[in-house]
Amino acid sequence: MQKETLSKNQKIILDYIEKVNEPIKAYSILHNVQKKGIKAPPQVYRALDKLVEIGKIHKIESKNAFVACKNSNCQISKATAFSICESCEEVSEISDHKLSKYLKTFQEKAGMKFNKYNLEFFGLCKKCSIK
Amino acid sequence: MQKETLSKNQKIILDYIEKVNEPIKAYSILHNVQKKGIKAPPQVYRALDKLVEIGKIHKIESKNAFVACKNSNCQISKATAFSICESCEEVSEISDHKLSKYLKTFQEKAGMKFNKYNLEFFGLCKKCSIK
DNA sequence: TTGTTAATTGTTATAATATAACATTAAATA
DNA sequence: TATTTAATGTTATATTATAACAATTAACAA
Repeated sequence: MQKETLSKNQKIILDYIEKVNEPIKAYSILHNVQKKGIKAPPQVYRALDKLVEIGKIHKIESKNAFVACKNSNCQISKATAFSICESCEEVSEISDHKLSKYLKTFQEKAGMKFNKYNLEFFGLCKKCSIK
Repeated sequence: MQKETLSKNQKIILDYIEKVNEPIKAYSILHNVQKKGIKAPPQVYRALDKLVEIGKIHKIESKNAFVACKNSNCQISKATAFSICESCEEVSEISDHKLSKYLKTFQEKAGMKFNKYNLEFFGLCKKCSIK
């Protein structure tokens, strides 16, 4: 799904998330797109749901925040991994090929039919480690 | 930390979570322990925070639910992995040694000092696959 | 082009999840 | 036993998310 096929509100919200370039919360998004005519939470959550569904953004579950996908720009994201600094709150998307390959293998061994996973690492980023 | 060293409310809430044996939400816990004298959300959330901290329970982030730890009974849990059935909502804790070893190695390679991770797989469990 | 269906939007209200703040009590320990 | 740390009780409120329904727009088959 290309950006051009997104609806008006979806585009407004994706543009904003891409612009801020860090995880952002739904009500913060709402606050920041009100000048564009988006007035109520359901308008934001609907767009977020859709954008997550098509892989344009991810939800950082441990933070109830949303961030633009950095990996591929037009592919449903079934495999997400993030590192989260517990000090400065910085979040980066991890796209380690070996990791996703390993997790895929793991899925195949298990008794379940998996179709998605999310991995969140917590710790101290480089900058905060040396403080 | 042993169960005996838990406070009154912590014990009540851990007992309840262990009894139900599936992920349960904070307000559902509250509802079910009111007969034991726990009356308000902060009492529940405080106990939950502590129990998570000492590894007696885990939070399933994608569901805002809490579940008793199945792995070791008295150890801080820094490495959690769950499989979640998208149909029947069943959640199981995964304790695959190779997986945790792999993720540990992965941590060491990365630029961050990790101290915790949480992995959530989504899919269909055996029962729901054959329906 | 029109009629029909599906998707999206706008809107109000409210549900569900979680914490702030502060007074009180109990437990641990110097 | 004095002190301080942890836990509790309580009220209020903040934060996150969805229900419900009417109105509008887009997609597309007849």
